[in-house]
Amino acid sequence: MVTITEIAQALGITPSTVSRALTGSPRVKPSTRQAVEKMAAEMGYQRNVVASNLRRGRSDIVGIIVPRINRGFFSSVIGGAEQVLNEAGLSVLICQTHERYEDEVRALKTLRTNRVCGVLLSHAIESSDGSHVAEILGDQIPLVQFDRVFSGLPGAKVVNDNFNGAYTATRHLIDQGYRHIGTLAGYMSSEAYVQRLEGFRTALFDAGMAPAVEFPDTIVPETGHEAALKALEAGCDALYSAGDFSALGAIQALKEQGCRIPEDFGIVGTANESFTALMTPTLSSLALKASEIGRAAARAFLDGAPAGETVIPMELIIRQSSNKKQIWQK
Amino acid sequence: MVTITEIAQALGITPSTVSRALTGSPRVKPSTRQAVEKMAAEMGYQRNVVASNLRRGRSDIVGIIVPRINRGFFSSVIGGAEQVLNEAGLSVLICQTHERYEDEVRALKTLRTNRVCGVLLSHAIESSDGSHVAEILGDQIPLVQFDRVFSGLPGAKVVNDNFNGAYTATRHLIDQGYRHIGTLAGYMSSEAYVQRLEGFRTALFDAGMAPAVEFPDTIVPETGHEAALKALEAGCDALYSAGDFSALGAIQALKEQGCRIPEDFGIVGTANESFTALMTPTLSSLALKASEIGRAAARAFLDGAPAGETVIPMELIIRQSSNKKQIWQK
DNA sequence: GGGATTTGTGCAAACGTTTGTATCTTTGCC
DNA sequence: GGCAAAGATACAAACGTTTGCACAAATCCC
Repeated sequence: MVTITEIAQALGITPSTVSRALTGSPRVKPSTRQAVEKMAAEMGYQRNVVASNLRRGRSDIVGIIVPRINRGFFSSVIGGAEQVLNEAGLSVLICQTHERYEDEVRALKTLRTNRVCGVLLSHAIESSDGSHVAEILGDQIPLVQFDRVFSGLPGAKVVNDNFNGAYTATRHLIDQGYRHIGTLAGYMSSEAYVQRLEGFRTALFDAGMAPAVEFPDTIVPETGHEAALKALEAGCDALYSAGDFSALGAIQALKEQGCRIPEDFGIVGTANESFTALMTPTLSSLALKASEIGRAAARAFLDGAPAGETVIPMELIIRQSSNKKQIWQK
Repeated sequence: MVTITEIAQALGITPSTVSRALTGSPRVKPSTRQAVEKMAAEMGYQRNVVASNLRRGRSDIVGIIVPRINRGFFSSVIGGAEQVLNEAGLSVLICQTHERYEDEVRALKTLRTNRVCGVLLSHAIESSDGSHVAEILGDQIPLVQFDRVFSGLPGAKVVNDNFNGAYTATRHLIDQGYRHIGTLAGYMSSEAYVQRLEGFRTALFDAGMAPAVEFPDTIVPETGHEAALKALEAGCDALYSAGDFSALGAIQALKEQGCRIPEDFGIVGTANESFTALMTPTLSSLALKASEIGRAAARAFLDGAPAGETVIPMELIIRQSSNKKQIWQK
């Protein structure tokens, strides 16, 4: 591999000047800069960022930690962040925690030992507080949290407007004429889900109604399936689900019970996973602006991760599963 | 950040000994090794891998380049590879190409400048040959290709058994009693799709039949939809689709035309995307063993990326869309 | 034209680790 | 006890950049 020293020798100058020329320092004569650039191109020079990082004490890599990359939401967040960071000349190192605390600790350590210049984090369900994050990252490495955030940690946070989103979704169910509305509430260890639950409750309260049933820790199809059966027994005619997967399980259960959707029973999910548009019936869902969150998180990092929350609105996508009044034909 | 030099000072020894103690060199007395380990733990030492990488001339990061991480297949491959690589003490740097040649070049350059110790690649559709890969990586950085491979490049390759998979899927359609079988063939610039087409043709040939229709470059729902209409006109009663998304579009078109599936028309997709099990009718699909491919690719890298192809069998998942004979009730 | 300023380069030290060689200490053996 | 061999540690030079400081050359100003 060709080094700046070799370029310097070829031109009869010193490595310092070559370095300055290539990093765009103003302290170098335009003519020598050109000569250096020409020679570098000719010799096929590629900066050794490892050496550069060592000397500068930091790298151009931003670490992103997510529970899983195969969730539509997270892969879209990553896509959005990647776009903004790449434009800023930074690369992205992605780690998965598989929702496990252990893996999260390992990911944080990996990023620290690789001296990433920042970390974008959405924590694992298993992690109930952020002490390990602060402990491992110290205050050397700027942290931006997104979606699932620990309020106790410093740094920027980018979150969905879970409260208002869930409020809107629940309000939509009320407007459609459903009267006994329950919820599949997701993990209560995550603030996002707690906020959705609050939004759900408040929407009902504001309409002079009360929650029919609430199923915490319901997030996968299996638990959704089970909860839906109980909801039916309890006389529910609609569910706001804080996740799409649990809503999927619920719909399967309801169909098995001969329920007509949306005539007999309405349901709205959350996240707008790709399958929601492909199901029968298609599933109304409270969409997360995933790319937008990723971009906002990346920008927050580029701005130095100032403390404070950026709240990204959510968008209710109305499809068949809650469209009792046939807002749109077909 | 604490360094080995500081540990050395604290113990009254030299950095060399500390380094050797921590890297497990045999040339160090057990008692000093213990002392070093204890002191390192006390002082909260974390090896600076940047410095280490510079000195050793390589890093412990493996780059993985995929078209998109939000495809179930690729994220599962990454998961499998990650698992094996993490066990070997390596980290993973993930890049997306969004199927674009430009982004692939950029990703390769990023990985090279970061001096990754290896690259696992599934190339973008836009890349029609691998010359840029060879040019950028040189022969310094071992390359393992998976799924979509350039046969002209050196190094290990891990591929699906596309030929036999497509053969089996097509044979299944024949066995179900369909007689005018066509195919949605995917991008002909990718060997994987070419092989599936070969398998499709051969299965028909072996059964004394001929392809009813062939639609190359059909891969998204829209083109699948369009192709299905033409297939109907041409008198087709079944399609083997080299992708699930085009099959999805085809099914929508067929339903719109009042076709009963699987009674009037059979269809098998490829990739076993998550939505295939959620559609109505559920879509039979030729599953890719994604995690297995990831693990095999990682192992191939760890073995030094020896030239040669590892072929991973595919598995036909029979669901409603091709189940004319009701192989399984319900 | 001479001193003061600006501009462009060179020098050399750092960043933290690894590693070949040299040096010192211990052990073993007759 | 003395010598050789092995065992343990120290020394110092890398790895390729960046950067403060020094220095030389060019420019400026009166």
